[in-house]
Amino acid sequence: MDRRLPTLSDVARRAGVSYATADRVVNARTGVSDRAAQSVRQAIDELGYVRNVAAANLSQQRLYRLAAVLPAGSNAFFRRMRDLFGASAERLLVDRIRLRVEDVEAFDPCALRDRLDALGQDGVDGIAVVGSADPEVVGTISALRAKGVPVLALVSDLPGAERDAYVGIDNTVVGRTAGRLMVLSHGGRRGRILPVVGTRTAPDHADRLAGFYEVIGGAMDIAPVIEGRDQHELVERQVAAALEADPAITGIYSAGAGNAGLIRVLEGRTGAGPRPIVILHELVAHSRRALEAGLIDIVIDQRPEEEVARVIEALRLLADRRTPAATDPIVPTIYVRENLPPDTSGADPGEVAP
Amino acid sequence: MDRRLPTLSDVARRAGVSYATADRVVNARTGVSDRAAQSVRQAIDELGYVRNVAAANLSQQRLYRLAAVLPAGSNAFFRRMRDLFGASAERLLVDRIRLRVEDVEAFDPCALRDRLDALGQDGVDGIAVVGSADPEVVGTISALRAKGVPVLALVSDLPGAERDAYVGIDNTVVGRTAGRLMVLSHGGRRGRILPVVGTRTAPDHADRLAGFYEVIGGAMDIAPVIEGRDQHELVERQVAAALEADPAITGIYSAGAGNAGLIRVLEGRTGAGPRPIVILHELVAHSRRALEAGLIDIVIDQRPEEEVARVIEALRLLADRRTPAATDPIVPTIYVRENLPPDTSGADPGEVAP
DNA sequence: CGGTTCTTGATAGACGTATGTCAGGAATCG
DNA sequence: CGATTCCTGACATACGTCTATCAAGAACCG
Repeated sequence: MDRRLPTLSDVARRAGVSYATADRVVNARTGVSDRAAQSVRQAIDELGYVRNVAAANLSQQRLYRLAAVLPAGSNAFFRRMRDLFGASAERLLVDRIRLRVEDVEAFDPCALRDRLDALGQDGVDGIAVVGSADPEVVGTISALRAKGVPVLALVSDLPGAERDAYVGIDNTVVGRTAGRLMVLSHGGRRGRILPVVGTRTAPDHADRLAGFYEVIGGAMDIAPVIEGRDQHELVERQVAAALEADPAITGIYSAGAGNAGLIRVLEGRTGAGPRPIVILHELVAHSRRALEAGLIDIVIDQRPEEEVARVIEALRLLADRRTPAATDPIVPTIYVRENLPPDTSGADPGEVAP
Repeated sequence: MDRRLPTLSDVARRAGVSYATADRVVNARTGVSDRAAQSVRQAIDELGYVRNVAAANLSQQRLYRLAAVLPAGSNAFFRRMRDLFGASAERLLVDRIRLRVEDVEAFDPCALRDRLDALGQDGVDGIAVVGSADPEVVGTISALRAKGVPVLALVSDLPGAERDAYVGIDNTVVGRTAGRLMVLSHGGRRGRILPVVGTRTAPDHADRLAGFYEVIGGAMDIAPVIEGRDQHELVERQVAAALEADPAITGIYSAGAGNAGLIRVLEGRTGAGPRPIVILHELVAHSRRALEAGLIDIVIDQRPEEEVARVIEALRLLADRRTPAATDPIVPTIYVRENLPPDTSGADPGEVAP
């Protein structure tokens, strides 16, 4: 088993041309006759030549300057994602990838716009940002892309074709999956479901709910939707009231955040007869604990580890003006208490009650 | 934002020593005073120096020669895995990784031993192999590792500490997960479950079954276990007979392969009253079709894509005498009909009926 | 035919690291 | 004090690719 791979010099020798000519062919430079180009290409095939990217990057002093912009705040899911990005950043330096992770006040389009502008000024080779439909943001992103900076939508997609790639889950699929699991968990019986979302106008929550309804269709009754604004106190109060008022509820589907509040309600009701089937999103400290404690049944997780890995992969490819390979959406993972991964979260307290 | 990262020369300059001395420190060579070593290390910290692996590999003409040995035969899961390895091999060449994928007759320890020996002779930097407890195989693997060739267990673990790493799922966890989903799907009602395995003596099937029992515990009755030897005809005949003889069966858990036979039985029974809840393993062509057709409910998949990626990552690290980073087991994915990934299998016919 | 354009080869320096050799100086030992 | 060992610096070469420059020859045009 030979110890070395063919180099471009080998190719040139085999093609009967000089290194310079072979180089002109592989780097698509002008000034090569068809005949010469042809024989170089043939030699490449015959030898199975593959460019040594390490050498190429070395000679060009390539340094990938990437940035990820995440919404700041207490949301446990984004905190987790931030940690994952941070942990990646170190390891990436080995591969000449410098990743900056930046926080921007959530729901503040102007702050986000300013931050993106600053990144554009600073010189970056690619940006990942959580999608938002605000015109300020969309406009800035268009401008960045026009300047040649690739922009990737993360977790939540950007409207239209205003991004080079999207890394995240398909929220309609996620909602459908939740619906199927809810139907399965009712063992063929009719039930009454309480849906909980952040706001019905948020596109991701709306998609999840739509997918959910699609599947539970005629098989379930649906209680009035609770809008908890992703705030645990609000969720807690409203869910408690709803369960009080409507004892026929057999299932809860929470499509948004603020689930620490939901879990507190469930904690308070242990012993009060059979509890409803509960399905919610994102494996974070509090949802994990609730699953382990048997307070809830299923957590659908969008696998931020995989998302982070894909983001970096895609940004690097985009920075090289290549097209990202894997463009199909992330397949979310379904957790029950038995298949929880080993706990690596450390001391993340989750969404803390005030 | 500066365009370049500090080099070892920068470190040497800052530490007030020569490049040679700095090099002696980072490459742990002898002949450096503590004082000098200390100041180099400090300069490294201050500058945030990270060795340029591309340049290092280039200077050493590093070529990773890896091999994966898979059981040949008609098993759809391993066919899928083989394809995934093959597809990776091409892309890996770019990173100076040459991956050979080899088939060896399944259940033939001598053939496997010979193949492993040959690979050892041929000179490889790392081998991934599907674990087996046969003494011939275990002995050869010990010998390889003694020679300094890292060996990684794939899908099925190796006994004792006879491998450098294991990439695969925890089968007990998988069985427990199946149990939980079976209980959930019965909506709190008692049921009667038909378990199907290849053989009860295969460690992975035994683990799955044990985990399954652990969770369904007292909540379910259990029909006599069917041993289908992973052959679809055998499975088909026995499952058909069992369902005929025992109309009270409300769930089927198939822990092994040969599920094309199981699916054919279910196809034949459409319309014959409510069908049992069916949970089985590995998303391949036939299980996918059955899920889409509503013949089965849940497929638990061990994510061979992720396994392949992890194998390569781990082998590379082992070849560099580094310790693999992610050693926690693969988290299997749970599929229902609603969250199936886009079909990329091409024309794989699955386990074809004779 | 003279001039222009196109094609090709030769060559050299750079990227950052690994690895070697050699020589000079300091410290240590007998 | 002389001999030995230890530490250090100075160079040199190689890895494969990119990029640039220069010159020579071929092919073409008017």
